[in-house]
Amino acid sequence: MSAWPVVDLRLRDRLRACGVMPTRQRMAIAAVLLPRPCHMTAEQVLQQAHDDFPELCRATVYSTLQLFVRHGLLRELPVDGAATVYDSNLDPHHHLYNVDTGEVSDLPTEALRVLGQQALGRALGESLEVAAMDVIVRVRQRRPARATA
Amino acid sequence: MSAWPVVDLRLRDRLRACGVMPTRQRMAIAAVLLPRPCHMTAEQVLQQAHDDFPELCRATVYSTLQLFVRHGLLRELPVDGAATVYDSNLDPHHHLYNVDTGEVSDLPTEALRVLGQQALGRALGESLEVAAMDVIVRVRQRRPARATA
DNA sequence: GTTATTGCAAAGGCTTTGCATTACG
DNA sequence: CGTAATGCAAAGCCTTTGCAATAAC
Repeated sequence: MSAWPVVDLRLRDRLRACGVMPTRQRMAIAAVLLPRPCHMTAEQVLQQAHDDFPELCRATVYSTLQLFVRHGLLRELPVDGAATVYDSNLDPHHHLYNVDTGEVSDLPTEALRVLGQQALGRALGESLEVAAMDVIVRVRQRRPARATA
Repeated sequence: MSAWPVVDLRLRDRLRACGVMPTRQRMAIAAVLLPRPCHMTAEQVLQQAHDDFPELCRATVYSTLQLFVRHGLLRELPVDGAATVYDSNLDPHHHLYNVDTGEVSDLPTEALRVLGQQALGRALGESLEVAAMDVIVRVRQRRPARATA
């Protein structure tokens, strides 16, 4: 019963502060994602969390990631591609998506300035509101010529 | 052999101009998507195209949509959600995504201005280039209070 | 003890693949 | 005729679901 992994108390408090009960599974997942800004799919989270928590189940990872998003601990990124990417960087920022490798990286807010958000919000009327705005710059390996498919 | 649907010659020429051989299946799909700006999933395209081409197969729709994207006839939208959304509006513009209904709508370029693209392109170096930039404003029904899950 | 969380395995949705068949140049 | 495109059905991947077992308060 004392074979508990060393846990980050600050992480535990952070989950509690967001209204998420810090179970062992959730702590293991939080320990993978939350300590530093990163972008990961559910599968990647599962693999890394497995090191500290071998019994951790895939379905638990999926539902926990959704829980974290609902409670403001993570962001879901609409990069296209099969798997959903979760972002632990909660500061406002944009994204670079490498279409060749699938790699996602952060772009500081200052790199791109988006004008007109406030006017847009007002233009939506009283029934709609802006939930989020995503700016994704898709980049690819520069290629001299293009092959036909 | 003469039971051919009436086809838009301009559409046929447009496919040819893009290097896409205008087969009957492709014409049926093009007729659904290309005449006017719209956002559709593969399944929606299949259903509509079925009216003019009942034998049209699902797999053909999927591969044709990809073909159209590769040849610049369609854009793929990274709205998150199960199904890929294709956009037949090729002019530069942004998108509004209603997270409650899944509905996608166009936002004129002027509605939001993104500054810094050129500098960003230069900052990528010589190995990478910008393939596309997507700005997606996620909107939702305005709700007075928020439920906890 | 009662409620919330987890594991497991099965099902679900969207998309791709392989191969035989058909249409096209 | 040879190449490209299509249909069909099966498999693939990512994700969700239902329910019994477990853990938390």
